[in-house]
Amino acid sequence: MRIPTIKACKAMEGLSDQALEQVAHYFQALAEPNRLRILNLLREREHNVGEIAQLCGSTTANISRHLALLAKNGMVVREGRGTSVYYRIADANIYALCDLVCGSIARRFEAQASAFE
Amino acid sequence: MRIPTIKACKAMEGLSDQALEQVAHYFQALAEPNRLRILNLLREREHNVGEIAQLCGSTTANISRHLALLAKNGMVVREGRGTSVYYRIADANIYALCDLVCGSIARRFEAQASAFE
DNA sequence: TGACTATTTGCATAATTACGCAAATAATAA
DNA sequence: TTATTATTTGCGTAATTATGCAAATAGTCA
Repeated sequence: MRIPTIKACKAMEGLSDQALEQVAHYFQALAEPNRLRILNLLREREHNVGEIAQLCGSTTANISRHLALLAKNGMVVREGRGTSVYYRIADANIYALCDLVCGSIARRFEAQASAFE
Repeated sequence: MRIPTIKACKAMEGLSDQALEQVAHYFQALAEPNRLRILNLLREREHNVGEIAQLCGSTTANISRHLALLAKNGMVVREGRGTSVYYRIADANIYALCDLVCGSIARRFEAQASAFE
């Protein structure tokens, strides 16, 4: 069993402009609160568009667009069943990403807080 | 020695709207090719604004703004020395993030490529 | 077939953002 | 002090994007 994070180390060095844009687009897909909410909802199980819209407090049209963008980046998978369309996580690595960010932000908060102690 | 990614697991669940926006802003800071280039340049050692601008093939004004945004998100640290301002990486975790993304994208490329074999 | 529901898409709008250019600021040296 | 260099910032512009609304599409059932 290989550890992916070690294998991927320094993977970003020497990337072409095109590859760099790909990475930027990937991050862009995660740079929106509603999309992060969607990914959080899909953590436990799949949901259809209407469910997600209701849980996010947004319209189905909006959520549909956000889901399309997430799917375009390979983060979620689309599957129509009956008249509904269900989405589920395609790459669990996303949560590792998000949690790394949460960790960084938490450390910043702690550092700022300790500055006032 | 502890493995940070395990400790941070599921850290994003149940975040407030405000925290979710913080995370979104963090990703937003990484969602720009020039800023990714800057972070790549700072991988090895610190640089001043003029150096970075030249290496990125951009103007100092532009790079200065990008650096300010990166600093605002705690990704780089600013230090004036002489008439120059040097920036260096503040949080090496960024590279883990970027490399995770590169790994995900690489896997997608491989999957797409194998579909045509 | 038509009726019904769920999802997607076209269009307009408001907000954000990257960039170029020029002016302002900061730090040093003469 | 003035001059010089490096960086930052104000302003305008073009491009991108999130959203609302309405229309179009897809799937199921009678």
